[in-house]
Amino acid sequence: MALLAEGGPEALTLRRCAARAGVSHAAPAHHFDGLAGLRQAIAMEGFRIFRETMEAAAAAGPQTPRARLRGVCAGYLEFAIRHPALFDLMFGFSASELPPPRKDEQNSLAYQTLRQACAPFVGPGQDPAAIESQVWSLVHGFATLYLSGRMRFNAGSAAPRARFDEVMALLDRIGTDPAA
Amino acid sequence: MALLAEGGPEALTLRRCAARAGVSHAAPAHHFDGLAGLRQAIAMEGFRIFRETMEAAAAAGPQTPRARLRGVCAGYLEFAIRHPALFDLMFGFSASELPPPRKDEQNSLAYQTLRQACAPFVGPGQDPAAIESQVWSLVHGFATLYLSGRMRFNAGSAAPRARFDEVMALLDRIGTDPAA
DNA sequence: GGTTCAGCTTGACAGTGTAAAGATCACGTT
DNA sequence: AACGTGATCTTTACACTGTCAAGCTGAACC
Repeated sequence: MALLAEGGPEALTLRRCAARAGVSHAAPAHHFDGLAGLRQAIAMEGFRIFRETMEAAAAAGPQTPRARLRGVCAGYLEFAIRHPALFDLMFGFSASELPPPRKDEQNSLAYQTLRQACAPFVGPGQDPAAIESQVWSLVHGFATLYLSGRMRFNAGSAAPRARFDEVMALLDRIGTDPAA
Repeated sequence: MALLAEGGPEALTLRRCAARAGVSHAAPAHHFDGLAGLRQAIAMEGFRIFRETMEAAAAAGPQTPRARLRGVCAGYLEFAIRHPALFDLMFGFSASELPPPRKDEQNSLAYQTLRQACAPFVGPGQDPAAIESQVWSLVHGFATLYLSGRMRFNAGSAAPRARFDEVMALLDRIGTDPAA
């Protein structure tokens, strides 16, 4: 993860990893069952931190459903900005090389955080995945585009927070209002 | 681009590219000034097709502002599904290796399409980038997450269209209603 | 005391991007 | 007409990568 943070996705190498750990060049490959396994293990740890960041951001504000949802989204963006290479790695697993989606993995746990934040807005008889997809698409799209340096404003390096709040305002009318 | 479509991002190699073209292994490197240049050139051509796909989808429906915006978004997703590896390549350029954003490049032209579709919803004195960011984040997030196989429904390989329409319904209340 | 096995090392191999040097050839200039 | 020039390509070489096979520990276990 240090290699990833220092030199971007290209810097994460089995051999460099071995050198930093002070072992032979083939040791990491044996441990993690190849480069794919190493990246998968790193992604899993990343999802743990990801979840912590979102939970912390949600706990920081008032505990109304809307504020919690806003907090989770803020934590989502905060993690992406703090660990850009790790974020790319975590969501860079293409559909081909998807790990077996076991229920208790960090991947699913991070999604649980988003799911719980969305739950108050799900109407009776409504599919929770509908609102979750709306929220997830919006926040993930913003984070991805911001990270890739494509949004106009980050030429001036101005705070992304204002634009982020504007975009997230789309969620103000979400679902049936849960009295908050 | 054929290599990309056949074998994913990993299959795009200077040497394989040279072999398919029937030239020596170093010829493509000279032409495109290294692997980064080749990928950049491919991305530019990708953005051209990207724009065409969006324009065609917008032209297919009725010509009201709302229908055109919906069409552009549908074209956005259609392109991502049809050329997943190319789509990843185009948006995979990290903030570090961003090409010089000249105004007349295909990259900007593709954004112009989205901008024009959003224009009718921008209120007087309002920053167009605000609504553009909302639309872009939403559709890009959905496309990215769908491509990575992370959305629940694509386990059943059901049509993503229904879920996509649900997500895009967030845009129904966008901006000041332009009499359509 | 013998076996097993995980952790690691060593050595090798194919594949990759990149750089330097030279070959060929069309083209323009004097 | 002769010369230079530059683009296009080839050849050769090098460093780096992931992966595999073989072998070496050393502790645990029956």
